[in-house]
Amino acid sequence: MVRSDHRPGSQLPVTPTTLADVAERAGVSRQTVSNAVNNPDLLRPDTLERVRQTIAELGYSPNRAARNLRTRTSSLIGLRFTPAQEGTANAMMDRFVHSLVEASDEAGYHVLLFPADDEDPIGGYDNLLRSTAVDAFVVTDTYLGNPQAAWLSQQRAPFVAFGRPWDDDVARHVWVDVDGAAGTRLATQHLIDRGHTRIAWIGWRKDSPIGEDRRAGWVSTMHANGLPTTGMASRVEDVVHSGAEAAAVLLDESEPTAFVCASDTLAMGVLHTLWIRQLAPGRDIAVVGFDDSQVAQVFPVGLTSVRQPLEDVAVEIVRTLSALLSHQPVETRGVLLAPTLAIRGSS
Amino acid sequence: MVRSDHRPGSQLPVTPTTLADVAERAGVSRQTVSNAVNNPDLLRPDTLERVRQTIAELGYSPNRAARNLRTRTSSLIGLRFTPAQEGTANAMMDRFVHSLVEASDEAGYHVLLFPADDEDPIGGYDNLLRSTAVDAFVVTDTYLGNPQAAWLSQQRAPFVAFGRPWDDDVARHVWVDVDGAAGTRLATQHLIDRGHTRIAWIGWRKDSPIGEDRRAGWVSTMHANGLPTTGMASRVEDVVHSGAEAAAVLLDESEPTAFVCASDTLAMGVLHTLWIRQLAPGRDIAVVGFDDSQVAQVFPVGLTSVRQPLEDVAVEIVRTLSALLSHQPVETRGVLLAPTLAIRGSS
DNA sequence: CACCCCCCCTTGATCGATCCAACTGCGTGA
DNA sequence: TCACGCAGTTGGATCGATCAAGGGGGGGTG
Repeated sequence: MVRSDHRPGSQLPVTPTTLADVAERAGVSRQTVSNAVNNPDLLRPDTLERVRQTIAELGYSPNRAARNLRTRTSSLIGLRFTPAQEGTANAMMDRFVHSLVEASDEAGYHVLLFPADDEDPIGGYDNLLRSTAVDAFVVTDTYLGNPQAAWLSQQRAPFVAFGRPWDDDVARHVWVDVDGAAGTRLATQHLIDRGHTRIAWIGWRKDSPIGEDRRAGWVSTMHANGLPTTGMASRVEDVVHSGAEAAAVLLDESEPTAFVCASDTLAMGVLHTLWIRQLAPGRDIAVVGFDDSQVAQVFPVGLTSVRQPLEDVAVEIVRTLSALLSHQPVETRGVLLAPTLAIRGSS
Repeated sequence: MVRSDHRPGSQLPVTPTTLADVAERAGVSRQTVSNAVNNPDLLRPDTLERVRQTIAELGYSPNRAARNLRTRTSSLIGLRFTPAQEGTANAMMDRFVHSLVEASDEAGYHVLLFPADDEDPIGGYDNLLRSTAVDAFVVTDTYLGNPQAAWLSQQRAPFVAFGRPWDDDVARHVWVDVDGAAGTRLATQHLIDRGHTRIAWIGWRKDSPIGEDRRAGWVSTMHANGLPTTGMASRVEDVVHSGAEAAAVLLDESEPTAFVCASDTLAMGVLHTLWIRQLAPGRDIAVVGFDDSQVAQVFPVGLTSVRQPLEDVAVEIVRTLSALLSHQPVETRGVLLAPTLAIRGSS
C-alpha cells in the first residue's frame, strides 16, 4: 500500500488534481502519467522518477469513478451484512468482517456493505450487480435452500461463498469453509484426553447441515474411542434456555461428565444449568462450546471453545476472488480449513 | 427502495444495458430516459410510463461509475472498521454497523469499510478522499488526541463523528453521541430503587473522558440521594481480571451491595469474584454493566446493562450526513441520545 | 546508406451517465 | 398573422481515467 503523506499544513484543493494536471506539470502526456501509476515498467527510470515526484507534489490520486468507468471494474467487494442475533453468543461476523477488510485491502479491494432484506434475499445483490457497483460478492449465509448462490452462479457473477453448498451437489461455485466436524473432533478428543468417557452432545435441529456436520465430529470421535453415544445427544433450537433444558435432561438421564455443544450459546445454557445445580464447570462437569465468541472469552472461568480460523478464511476468500477476477483458473472448487481449540477453565 | 424483479430464467447480459439502449428501444432520447430516472416530473405521464416499462423489460440500472464521474459523487460513506478487542465484551460495533448500513441504504447510500492502520490513522481517509471514492465519512473513534476529526475538518471533508470532541472545545464538526452519564444515572437509580445504598463504581482510568463521563452519572445520582461515594470507586484497565481484582478489594474494604461498571467487561470481572466467593449475583450482590453486549444477554442469570441506542445513533448520523451532503444548513452541532437500561437477573 | 525494429512516449477515441443550450410543436394574446 | 412562452425533447459536450493506435529517435543490420 502506498502511504501518502499528509502534512498538517496541506489542504485538499477544491477541485482535485487530475491526471492531466500532473501531465502538464511534469511535461509529459496523460498516458505517461497513467503508465507511471499502472505500468511503471514502461517508463524510463528518470521519467518515472520525475512523474512520481510531481504526483507526490500535487498529492494526486486517480479518480476512482473515472477509472471504474473505463476499466469496468470498481475494486469493491460486496458483502451482505447480517448482524449477530440478539440473545445469542454468535458474533463471528465482527471478526470475519475485520479479517475480510484487511485481506481485501492488501489485494487492492474495499468492502462494500449492503443490508439484508429477508423478504427479498436477492434484491441487494441484483441492484449492485446491475449497476456494476461491485466486482464480486462474498456470500456468507449458505444455509440450506438459500437461493443466492444459485442465482449468482446463473448470473455469472463472480463470488466466493463462505460455507459449503450443502444442498446442491452440482453447485459449481467456489467456496471456503471451516471443517466443523474437525472442530468437534478436537473438542471431543480433548475431553477424552482429560479422562472423560461420558460426553454428551447438544446441537441444532436436524435440518441444519452445519449442525449435523459438527455432530458428526463428536459421533466419530466417540465411536473411534469405543465410547457410547446413544442417549447422550440432544438437538434443540440455538437459544440459551434450550441449551439449559437439554443439559438438565441429559444430566438426569445419562449422567454425562462433559458436554460438547454446537455453539457458545448452547454452552451458556449448559453453564446456566450447572450454576443452578451448584456444579462447578471445569471441576465437576466439563463444557466445550463452538465459535470462541467474546462470551467464551470473558466468562468467569473461561469457556473452552472451538475457534474458527476466520482470518485464514478471509485470506483464502480474497485470494480466490482475486484469481476469479483476473480470470486465472481457480485450481480448487472448495477449501476446507481446520479450526483450533481455545482451551479455558470450563474443561 | 425500488424492488427489481429477478425471475429465475433471466440472466444478466454480458454487456449490461445502457441508457442509450433503453432510449432506442423506447423511441426517445437518452436525456428523456435520464429524466425518467432522476426527474420523472419533467415527463408527460404516458412517456414516463413507456420509458419505465422499457427500463423494466431490459432490466436497466444506471452505471454507477458513469454517474459518479459526472456528478462527482459516489453515494458511498466510508467507515473505518475496528473490530472488537479479543478478551473483552465490547462488541457494539456489530450492532452499530448494521444500523448504519440500514439507515444509509434508506437514504440511498452504501457503506464502504476500510481497515484501521494504527501507524497511520489518517492514511485510509486520505486515500479515499483524494480518489473521491466516498462522499463522506463516519468517524467512530473520537478518543482523546485522535487527529482524525481535526484533519478531516481541515480538509473540508464531510463527516459526522460518533462521539463528542472531548479534547477540543473549538472543534467545529458535527457529532452524535450517547449520554453515558445518563446511562449510569439510570443504572444507579435503578439500584437505589431496589433498596441498595452502598453502591460501588468500577470504571476506567482517568485519562478516558468517556469513562469519566460515565462515572459522573454514578457520582451525581449517589450524591443526589445522599449516599456515600468515597472509598466506593475504583479506576482500572478495561479487562476482566482488573474488574475482578477491583471488586475483591472493594468488597473487602467498603462492603458494597451493588456494583455499577463502566463496561460489561468489568462487570464480568465482578461476577467472577462473586462466583469465587460463592455470592449469587442479583440475590447477594447486584451488578450492572454497560453496553448490553451479547455477554450480558447470555450470561446465566443475565447481566443488567446500559444499552446504547445505536439504531438511533445511526439514523441520526445518516440524517445529518444527508443534510451536509445536500448543503442544507445543519441546525445543531451535536446530538446527545439517551441510553436505556436492560434489566436482567444480576440486579 | 537504406531499412527495420524497438523503446519510449504522444494523440485521439472511448467508457456511460448527466449537464447544457437549443430546438420543436402547440397554444395564447396582441 | 406573428411573436412569445412553455412543456417536452434533442444532440453535443463533459467528467477523468484507460485503450488502441501512431510517431519519432537511436541503434543495429544488410
